[in-house]
Amino acid sequence: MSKGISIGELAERAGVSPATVSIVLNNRPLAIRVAEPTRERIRKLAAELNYRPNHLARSMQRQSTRTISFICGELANPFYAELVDNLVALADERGYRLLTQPTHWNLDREFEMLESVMTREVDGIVIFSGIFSQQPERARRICPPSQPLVVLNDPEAKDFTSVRFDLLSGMRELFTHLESEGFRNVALADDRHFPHKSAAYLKMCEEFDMEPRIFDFRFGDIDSIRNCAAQIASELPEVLIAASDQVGSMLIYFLAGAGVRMPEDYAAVTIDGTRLAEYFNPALTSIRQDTRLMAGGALEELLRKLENSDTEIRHLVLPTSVRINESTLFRGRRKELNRKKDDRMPLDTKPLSK
Amino acid sequence: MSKGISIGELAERAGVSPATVSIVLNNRPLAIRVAEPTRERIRKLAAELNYRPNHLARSMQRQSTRTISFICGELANPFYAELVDNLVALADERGYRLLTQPTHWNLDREFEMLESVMTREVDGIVIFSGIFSQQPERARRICPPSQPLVVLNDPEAKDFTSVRFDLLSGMRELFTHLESEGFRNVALADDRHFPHKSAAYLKMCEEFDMEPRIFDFRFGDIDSIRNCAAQIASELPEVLIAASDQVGSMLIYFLAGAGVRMPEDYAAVTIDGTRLAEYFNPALTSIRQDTRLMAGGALEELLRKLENSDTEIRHLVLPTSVRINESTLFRGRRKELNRKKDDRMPLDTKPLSK
DNA sequence: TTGAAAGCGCTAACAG
DNA sequence: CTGTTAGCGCTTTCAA
Repeated sequence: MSKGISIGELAERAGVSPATVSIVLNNRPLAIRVAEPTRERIRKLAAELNYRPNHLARSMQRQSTRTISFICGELANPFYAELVDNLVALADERGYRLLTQPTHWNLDREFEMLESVMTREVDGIVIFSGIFSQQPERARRICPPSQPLVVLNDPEAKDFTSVRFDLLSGMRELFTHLESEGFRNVALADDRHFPHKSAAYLKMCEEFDMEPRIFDFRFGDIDSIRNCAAQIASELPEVLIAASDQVGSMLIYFLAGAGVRMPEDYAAVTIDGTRLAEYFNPALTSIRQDTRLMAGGALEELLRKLENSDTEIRHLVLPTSVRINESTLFRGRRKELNRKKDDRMPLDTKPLSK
Repeated sequence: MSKGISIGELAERAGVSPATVSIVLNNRPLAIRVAEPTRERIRKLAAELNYRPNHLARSMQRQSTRTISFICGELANPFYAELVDNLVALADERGYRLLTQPTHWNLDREFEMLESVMTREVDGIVIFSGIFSQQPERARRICPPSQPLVVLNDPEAKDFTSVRFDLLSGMRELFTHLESEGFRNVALADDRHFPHKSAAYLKMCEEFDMEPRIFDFRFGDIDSIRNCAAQIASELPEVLIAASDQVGSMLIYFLAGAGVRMPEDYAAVTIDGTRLAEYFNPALTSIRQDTRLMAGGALEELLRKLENSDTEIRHLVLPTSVRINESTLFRGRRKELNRKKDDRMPLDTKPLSK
């Protein structure tokens, strides 16, 4: 009992063969040809004995686990956490489970996780990583482009279907807003882990004829973020754009430690726009990268490969937009902002079906 | 190639039997008895053909998937996200993978996920849920106590090994701090989803001879949180303790909308003490529930069952403690707080091995 | 209306 | 030193 009962034992007790049990419990077309009393007896016995089909055996037979792997950096970053919640919800609707694999950006671990599709452990992979542009040959060797794989935010991975955000649109919208608020001195704090943030920023500086200033920090290194904050404090731009909600909140924290306060002394903007930004104090203006959109796009593409064995390689580009909040409004205008209820980010992602 | 190569095909090309290949590639003791040139030939061919053992077949044979399931509400709540990061890292050290299953607190879904251990999909389960105290009979039917299962934060689940936090210690420490700062009017905002938070609060109110006041909201219902904030604004306690970092940040947001500001108008404390609280503006005093401690305890207990088939039921109780931050310090003292670098929460959880 | 047999890919025990 | 065989639990095809 502790180890569960097999279909063979169940069949024996029901006085039929394993095949019959399988057909009945799975409601296969042939089930109609099994006598009603037999069906009833099997079902009743299965419930009584708490029979559960062995998922491994079943997956092996059908050559599919109906599981998708999601490989990303870490969940403590709310952007990834939100993305996972959405992927799980959407995958569930399509009958798939999600195996989430945080790697802490350890390259070896990212490659190791990539293997899971080759070992048939999962049917497909969604991966948020730069390994395809950083080490293309190793990636291709471990996992040929024919594999069902969708790469997020790495447009250099030309061999694989990818989904990414177009930061230019959001950045342009942001600059328009900032300019209308009278800001001209706009800086960016970026680790250049993904190059398109800096690129979009520089482009907009040019377009709006502003002087660019990028403060660098090393990704995942808290001391470098602290140093970055010190540098920012000494130059103090009017507006600081942070590469992510998470880094933004840290910079604001360290700047406060240096006696520089937000929004009194400078305005802050973050990229991502998760709840962290929305419910910050004061709420942060952000370039929103909609995780539901990204989850939907990634899953759609992956399932197209999986279920229609469609091998076409596509590159989806998702729009970004600005959410204006208190952090970039001048004091007088802050009180005016009376956001309507429906504009608020919902507390939950859409409830799961069932 | 696209579908991968099997051990049989590999064996055929190497001119040996599947068994020999298996023994060599897994470095089984018998491998020493296989001639060196044969071993070399097999290894070389395996690399060339990019052979990967089928994980399903292997798991089926060894009757173990070396995968653990973690069932929780949602990852967008940073407490759970942090917990997952820690569980993944620790499980990895022990050679296990983690299958994370957010349920959005949907009861049916929680039960459904519980089945995964019965289907042998995973070797064991760590679950953060109240179903064992809420619907004990259904839970027991679906998953008998003999199953390898660890329940988090549900001490009513007497039949199962559990791991929970002792909020009393942290709450007492908090009240001591608050009293020393001169606060006497301390309220709690709680959804009573887990009853021990209110219980600890009430106990301390009694011990410190303060008047208790609990503001209720409905879990996962943003409008009720908004209403709760309105109620808080009208009564405005000196100190507000929020049931979680996440709800705390939301209440602070809504209170700001009502013109009540933190820390000027009231002091805020949250329970959890994740990065969200640490890097809030201003940093929030919190009762820290250390997720690494919880992850370690849960995994330890689960692996004890799994690897030593030790069936003893234990109830682990973890201490909580207070992190004092700017949010509960009076203005004059705020500047004094010059936290030492090593006290800061690390940016990353411990890096993964490998 | 049901059962028998083969096979999914791998490993362990036993034979040669 | 290496091969054969059986079996993990399930599904499917074919035969009765």
